[in-house]
Order: sequence, then C-alpha cells, then structure tokens
Amino acid sequence: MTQLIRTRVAPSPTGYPHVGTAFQALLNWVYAHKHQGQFVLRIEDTDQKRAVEGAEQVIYQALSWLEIEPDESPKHLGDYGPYRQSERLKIYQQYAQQLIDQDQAYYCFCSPTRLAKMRKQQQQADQPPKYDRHCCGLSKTEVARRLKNGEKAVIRMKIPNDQQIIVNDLLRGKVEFDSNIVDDQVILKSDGFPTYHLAVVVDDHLMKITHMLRGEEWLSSAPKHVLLYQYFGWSVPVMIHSPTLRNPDKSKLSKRKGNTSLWWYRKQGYLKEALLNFLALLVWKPHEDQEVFTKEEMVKNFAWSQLNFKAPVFDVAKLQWLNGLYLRKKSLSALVKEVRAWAEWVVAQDDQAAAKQVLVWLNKQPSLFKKALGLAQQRLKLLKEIPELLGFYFAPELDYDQADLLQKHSVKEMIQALTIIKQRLAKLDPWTAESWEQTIRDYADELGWKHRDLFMALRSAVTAERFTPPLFAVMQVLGRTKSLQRLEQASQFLQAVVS
RNA sequence: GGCCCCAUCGUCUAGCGGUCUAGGACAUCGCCCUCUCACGGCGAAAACCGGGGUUCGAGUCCCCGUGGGGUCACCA
Repeated sequence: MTQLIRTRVAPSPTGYPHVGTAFQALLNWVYAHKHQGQFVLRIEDTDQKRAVEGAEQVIYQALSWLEIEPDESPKHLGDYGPYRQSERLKIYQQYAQQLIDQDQAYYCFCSPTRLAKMRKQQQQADQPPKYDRHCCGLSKTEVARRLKNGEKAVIRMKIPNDQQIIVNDLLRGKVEFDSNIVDDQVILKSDGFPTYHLAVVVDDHLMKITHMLRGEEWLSSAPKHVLLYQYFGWSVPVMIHSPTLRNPDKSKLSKRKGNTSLWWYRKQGYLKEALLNFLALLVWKPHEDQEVFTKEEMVKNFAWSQLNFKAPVFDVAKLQWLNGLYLRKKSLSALVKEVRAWAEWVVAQDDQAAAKQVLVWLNKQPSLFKKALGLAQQRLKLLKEIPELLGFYFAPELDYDQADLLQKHSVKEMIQALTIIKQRLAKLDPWTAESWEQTIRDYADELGWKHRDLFMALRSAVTAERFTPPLFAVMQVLGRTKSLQRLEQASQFLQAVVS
C-alpha cells in the first residue's frame, strides 16, 4: 500500500495574508492533489505577543479566495486536531517532558538580561552568539527546588558535541551541519508555549505530514528539527525548502520594499488565476514555452524535479501582463461578474468611493456598463482602472478641455464644425460604422483638415478623454441621442468660452 | 563575522558534455495595423560572474575565488 501524501501550510496569524503564505499553500496544495493526498492548514499561534484579533479569519478568506481550500484546518475538522497550536499546549509540554526524562533537554532559569549580556560579550569577543549551557549541569534536586519556588524557566534541547547532522532536502540533497554551531534551542517557553521548533516537529509527526514544504529561511534551523525527530525516535518527513520570494533589490520580500499583502493585489484588481499562475511560474515551468496554465494543469504536470530553487524576484510587471491576459480571456458576462465581486469586496474592506461608484453603475445601468466594459476589456490590466476608464459613459456632464477640443483650430471654426457634424450624423441612415466614418472623413476633406484632428476633436467632445476605444464604437454604446447631445454640449462649452 | 543556500539577458527561465554563432516570456526600443489608447503582427538590443582543473570537447562536471541571499531570539 502506498503512503497517503499529506502536506500542510502553517502560517502564523499576523493580521494580513502574506503572498508568501499563498505561495507555500499553492505548492503544498498542488502536490497533495497530484497524489490524491490531503492538504492541512495549521495555525501557528504560539507567540502570544504577536497575536492579532481576527487574523485567523483572514487566512481562511485568503485561501478561500484563491480556491486552495485545506482538507483539514481549525474550520475543516479532521482526525488530527486540534489544528490550532495554542490548543495543543498540553501535547507539547508532554513531549518536552519526555525529552527531559530522556536527558535530551533541560530546564534553564537564565534571565533575559543575563542572556543578552552573554550574547553581547560573545559578539565583542568575535564568537558566534550561543547559549553557554549555564543551566545544563543543574542537578535534579536543584531544578526541582527552583521550580517549586516558582522560578521562571524554559526548556532547552541538548545539542550533542562534534556531530554531523544531515538534513536531507529533496531539492538540494544532503546538507551537512556541524552540531557545534547549533544552539541549545529553547523548545518550551516560560509561559508554557512551545517555540516553533518543538511545535513543528511534534505536529508534523502527529498529523502524519509526509512532505514538509516550507520556505528556505528554515533550512538553517532544520538540523534542530532533525535532531528532535531522532530524540523522539520518529522518522523525518521529506523535507523541501522552497526558495523565498524577493524584492526587486533581491532582499527577502518585505512590506517596505514590495507589496506582501495578498489583499493589496486583490484591491488593485489582480485576478486569482493570474496571481496563482504567476506564483507558480516563479519557481516552476511545466513545459518549455508554456507559461500560462491553471492550477489544475499544474496538478497534472507537477514534479519536484522541475522546481527551481533559485530565489526569484517578484516581478510585478509580469504579473500585470498575466492579469491583462486573463482579463481578456474572460467572457464578457464572466468579466462583469468578476467586476461586481471585486467592487463588493473592496467596498466591504475599504468603503472605497471609486468601487462604490462602480456598483452604482452596475446596478442602475447594467446594460450600458456591460457594453462599455466590453470595449474596455482589451485595455484593462487591473480591475481598479475601471472607474477611470468607464467614467465618461456615465458622467452627466463632461469636464471639457479646450485645447483637446480645438486641436489647433479656432473656437469659431470648431463650433461650426461641431454643428455641421451633428446635423449630418443626425440625418445619417443607416447608422453604421462605414457610413459614419465616411461622413466624418468627407467633412474633414471639405474643411481641408487632417482627418485625425477632426476625429480627435470629436473624441474630446463625446468623451472629454484623450484615450478611448474607437470613437464609433463608443458612440454606439452611448447611443445616438446621447452622443449627439454631447456634441451639442461641447459646442455650448466653446460658445461660453468666446462670450 | 560563523554557518548554510544560490549563481544563464534588467526580470523569470530553456539548456541536464558536442545539436549553443545560447532559445522563449515579461519589461525596454523600433516598425506595421490605426481616429487616440489598447489588442495583434514583425523586428532590435540584451546573458552563460572570474580563475583553475577534468575531458578530444564545458553554459553544462569538480575545486577555489567573487557576488547575492538566508540564518544565528523565551518570532515564526
């Protein structure tokens, strides 16, 4: 019988959804699904100082938005709960005690002050900072006495001297560490909470995780984890340290230098498909030259051997390109739905005026909105561009720019031109793109104007914008009546200028 | 600084000893299409970090440098 693959992602609830978490989650999810395995979400809330209200909800929302749902989590109960580390304290304490009994861990009563002082001295002496094992030799009776006195204590794991510790990383192969440089790590804090190191080993084992995929930043603490597995007599799961995402300046992706919040991307109007595709592309390519794929295709083709382990720069320009691509691929009605969902979400998050405006348009003039969006679709890179791109269709009055309206001609000339054009277009029958365009070109010739100038003037008159979809298409969406009204408005605007 | 990881165009990569005068994508620039913007099409510029080996032959294997990154907490 083959082993059931179980993977996990274990974010700590910090209050906002990190793209790095999404990235890890995606990889874990994909691998689990590839093998009909299970993907677990575990909440690593062992740091009480950093606890943030509602942060856990945000994690669910993020995964659920991306449609990488866990099979087990505090919300999706499975057989290996609880899935919140703060609810597993007894378990960690019990295992820490086991290590004490096995003489592979010891109580430490050193104060933070002493530890800080010690580190400072070590650094000044050019030594690597490391716990000096001050409390390692304490007798059992002494420990019992001080514990009984209510002294604050932590539990540290004992690291053996002069030993090679081998971390077997699936991507990088065997990585060797000298045990002498490994610190006697605290595994249980004085508040009774475990540190990451104990918790990750205990939980991964108890939850039957077969493949532990995590960020590269954990590689240097991996020997501690290997040792803990040995102490407990457990077999080590397959370890994979995936590359960390980087800022454009190549440092680890951070809030200050890039945008690490998934919600930032969502607000901008990146689609989940684009984001997922992009994240995958950063480290993985299915076939030569195939860059656009769904997560289902990724599941189908996934193999660790194709995973790159060079830490990639998070290149927003490429993400944008992908986003535009996915935006264009959508059917118009699907796009409308997408826009509504986006706007509703942004309003709920931020109460943002522009997004509210979009909802108003969508509700009051759905048909106009849809047509207008259709014209904007191939120009769209981000959903947040919509309010600006579609504004002129809905505006009761346009904010004209005189220079754009005139295009090098005089006010008088332009008023005249607008009037004539208006008349001719009003009479035009049939109202087709061809007849329409011919009318304008003919008139430009009559005047001896450049066709371009007349088109641009009309564009400005109808939209008060410089960049729009082709004029005729815009007028068609706007409707003949409204289009002609706008020509009239523009001409009135110019009248006001002269008088 | 110690330890660890990594190293092909600006960015993401193809390349798994000869087919590499190094291929693709994004970004950049130019041209075409064209009423503007976009889409689309065509094209240009742009890289094997350096030095030693191994080999008939090295972008591809080994070593040493160099560079970048990570990590050295009662944070994860």
